[in-house]
Amino acid sequence: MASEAGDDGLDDRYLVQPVLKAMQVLQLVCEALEPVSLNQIVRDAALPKTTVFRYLRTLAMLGFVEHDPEADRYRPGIGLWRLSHASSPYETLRQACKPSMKRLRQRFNETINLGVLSGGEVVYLDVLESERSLRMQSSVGATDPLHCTALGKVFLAFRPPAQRAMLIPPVLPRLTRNTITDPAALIEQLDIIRTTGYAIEMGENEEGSYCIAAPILDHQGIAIAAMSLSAPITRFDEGARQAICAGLISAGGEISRIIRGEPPALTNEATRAA
Amino acid sequence: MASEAGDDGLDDRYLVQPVLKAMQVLQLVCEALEPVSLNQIVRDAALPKTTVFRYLRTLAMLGFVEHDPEADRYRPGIGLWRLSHASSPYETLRQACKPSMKRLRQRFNETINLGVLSGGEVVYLDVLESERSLRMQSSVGATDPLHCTALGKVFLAFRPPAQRAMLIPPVLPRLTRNTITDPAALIEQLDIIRTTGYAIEMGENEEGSYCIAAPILDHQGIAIAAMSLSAPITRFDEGARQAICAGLISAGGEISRIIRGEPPALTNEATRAA
DNA sequence: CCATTCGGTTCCTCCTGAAGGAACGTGCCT
DNA sequence: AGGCACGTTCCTTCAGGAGGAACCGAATGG
Repeated sequence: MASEAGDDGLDDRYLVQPVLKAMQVLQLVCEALEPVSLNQIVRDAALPKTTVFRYLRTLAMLGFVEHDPEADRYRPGIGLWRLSHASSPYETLRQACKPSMKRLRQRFNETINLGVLSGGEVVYLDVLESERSLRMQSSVGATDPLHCTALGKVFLAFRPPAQRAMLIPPVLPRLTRNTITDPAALIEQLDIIRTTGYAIEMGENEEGSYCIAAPILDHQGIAIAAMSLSAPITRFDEGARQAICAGLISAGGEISRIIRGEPPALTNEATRAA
Repeated sequence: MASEAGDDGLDDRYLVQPVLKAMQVLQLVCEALEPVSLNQIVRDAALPKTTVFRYLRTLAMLGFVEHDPEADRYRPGIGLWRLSHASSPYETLRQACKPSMKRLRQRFNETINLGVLSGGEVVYLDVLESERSLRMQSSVGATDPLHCTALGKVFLAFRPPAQRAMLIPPVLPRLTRNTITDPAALIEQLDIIRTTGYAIEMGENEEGSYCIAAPILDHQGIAIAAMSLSAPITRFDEGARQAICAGLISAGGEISRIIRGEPPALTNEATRAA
């Protein structure tokens, strides 16, 4: 297990350049809002034209990009989509959580998020937005730091101390006035979270918003995902908090059980309340 | 616009081997049902161990695979998932069609499919299975030929003749007794399909099943996607056919309008019937 | 307790084949 | 007509990808 610093091994020693560059090109094609031309990619990627040309051809043959012969534009192909759907645990998870998330949104009419931990960050797998005009919005695929989000705290809390330590950098960047920047204070909070079963964040990531999250646990009690509710801090209210926590925790528990292929659980919770 | 044969240019001249091989490795990781070890991939990919090792490291750095240090296993990472969700037209389309598809399934209690045309094949973007025990099932990401599926016929029918010609191979492989193997006969049928607005297939792809499909059209009247209903041929019934066709066509039209950002249309069709 | 094996990692050399400059053809705009 | 912009092709060079072989650590078994 190589590794050089405390983080996990990045080892630029064994990286294959062509693959790296080709993926950079693929990313540019995928992130563009509309089909792009060869030259646009050349500009953005800062790679020689010939090189980009070859990559695009290769990616096209693989079905990762599609080439529109009319306008000589490239756009994302189904190849990627198919790969990411082939046995992808993420799609499965998202599917599994959808019903609970819908129920939660309906019940509280606030934005419900589903996130996983990856690369030391929270990655949003799904977001169901509230229907109110003032609402929290983030987008699928976006990321946020661990230390200042409710989801992130859940991931840290429900994780073996060894791994947890690697995920908490010695200096926690301050995003708002409320951001916890002291690792010791954070770790202290994690113990509480593990006890109570939910995490809360009040304007620590973004001024004026709060977020409550509960874990989805695997059989070892490690959080493989988490669901959260986020809303403007002005709508925060102690009464609602109780209900929200209970709702998130029970939904999370429900899904945990499904994930582990366990008993479908008694049908007393996670009901289609209104 | 290179191209050599009548098909579209595959030009193995400009292909970058490392990218090809790395994607092969990625595919193996993604298609595996559970995390795989380095050696398993080496076996399956028939590539030298060192080479696979380097690719895995590179892919891991990009987040396309994830490396579990405990068991030294590789599994698909979120990188792929994120890319395929970044502005992917496919996810958007799938999202947009979901409600209509649900309504159709509920109304007819048969399997409803959503497909796009890609690489000269039908690719299934979504499948909602009927709840009956005897039902058609295919899976998201799978493919089928054009000439023997209702979806495929729709794609051919609603497409400029020039492109259509390129998509119909001179010899149509026979899959069942009913498969149309004469290109002329197929083309003849396409004219009817374009007139009536739906395509039907009776045991031409698989013995004992039928399928009815209607297009989702862009502003040029080209089918960018299509929805279909498939069921055992034993449940086919002329009365139902009428209703199914009408339902598919109106749902398709509805989505076409949404896609084009057009008026939300009068709310007389695609109602939540039961 | 040592021997053996197996999987992952590292090293090193060879030579492929990726890179990228430059030239070419084409269509569009001026 | 002339000139740009863009995609494609050609050709040369040498970086760096390939892969054999050796190394290491853990698990297995005698």
